[in-house]
Amino acid sequence: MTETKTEDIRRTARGREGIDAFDRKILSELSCDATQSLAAIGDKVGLSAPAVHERVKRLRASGAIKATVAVLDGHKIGKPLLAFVHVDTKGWGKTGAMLALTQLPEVEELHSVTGDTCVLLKVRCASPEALEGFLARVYDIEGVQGTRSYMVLSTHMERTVQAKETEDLGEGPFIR
Amino acid sequence: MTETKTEDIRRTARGREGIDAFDRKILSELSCDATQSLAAIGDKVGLSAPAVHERVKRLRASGAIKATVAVLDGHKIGKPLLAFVHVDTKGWGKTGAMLALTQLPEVEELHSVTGDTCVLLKVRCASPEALEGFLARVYDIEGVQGTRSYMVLSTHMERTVQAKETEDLGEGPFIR
DNA sequence: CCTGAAACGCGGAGGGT
DNA sequence: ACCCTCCGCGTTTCAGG
Repeated sequence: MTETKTEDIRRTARGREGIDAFDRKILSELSCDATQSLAAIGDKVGLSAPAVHERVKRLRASGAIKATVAVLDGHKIGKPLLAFVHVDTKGWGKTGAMLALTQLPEVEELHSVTGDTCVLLKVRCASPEALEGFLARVYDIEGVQGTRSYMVLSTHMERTVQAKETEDLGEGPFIR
Repeated sequence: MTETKTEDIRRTARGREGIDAFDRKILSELSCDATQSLAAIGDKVGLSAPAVHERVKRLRASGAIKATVAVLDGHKIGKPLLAFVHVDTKGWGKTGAMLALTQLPEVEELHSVTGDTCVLLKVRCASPEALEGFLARVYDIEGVQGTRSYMVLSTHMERTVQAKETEDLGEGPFIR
């Protein structure tokens, strides 16, 4: 039985503004299903409902929980087409001009990245025509040299940030 | 004033298993903040709390709302490093062997895509060492020919599917 | 951090337009 | 068919220990 006892977790230190094992389990639960009651979470992690509530409140205040949102189905709401778009720009600092794309509801992510491209976009829209229209807008931006689009054929997994982490992948940045 | 009257929205037809303007506004609110009460949403969209509840229930049952989850902050929970990894495989149908990666909490997305690569991964982890360890696991998979990693320098926007859509991008698949 | 009590919001039943 | 008003019950939330 790999059951985790309350005492075991309680002993794990929680540094300044840190996250202990209780918090991590709570975050793990909430990131999967935020509709369950605090009492249900309390049962799973070994705490009372008010104790869980206190921690959730602190996790919200500290920003560890950025928001709690409804996850929608792209197909069901008329956006069956998902694509990742790499944008190359000429010169430096052209990313600022691209922030306007943020206003479009089709854009879900916008990152500056290393590698053979400058900006990486995640775009979800209604049709190939809509994607074409979107790319036209991208090319209207000053300094845009070209784009490469990766249309997704099938999504095998899609979720948000997970609280758990794999230990043997490599040590964290604070250990050496 | 561009206020939307109840009567205007009520007239918009809702086809079989369809989504009308009320639903879209409700989804829009819930995808931004699912903690607000049904009454608050009702005020914003011009409906009573039970009416909103009825619609939310149907939207959940139909799958338009897949889940409601807490969105965590990667930095605050010890995963400051985000990367997109393109994986090239030799032959066809090697994607199945990659589904095992789904088990790792560092993997947030796994898509099959068109373009000059086969599989696109979104990976969030603790450190460059952890990313290296992850890539080692990818290369252990049968049929993997190579990878290209795009480490994100800064995330300018990151959100989930939005209910709204831009009309003049291009017509949807049902209009022609 | 846990136990008890109050306020709030959810979720259902019934009736109206 | 859809929405609104009313009400019971579970949950959140705050007090005290």
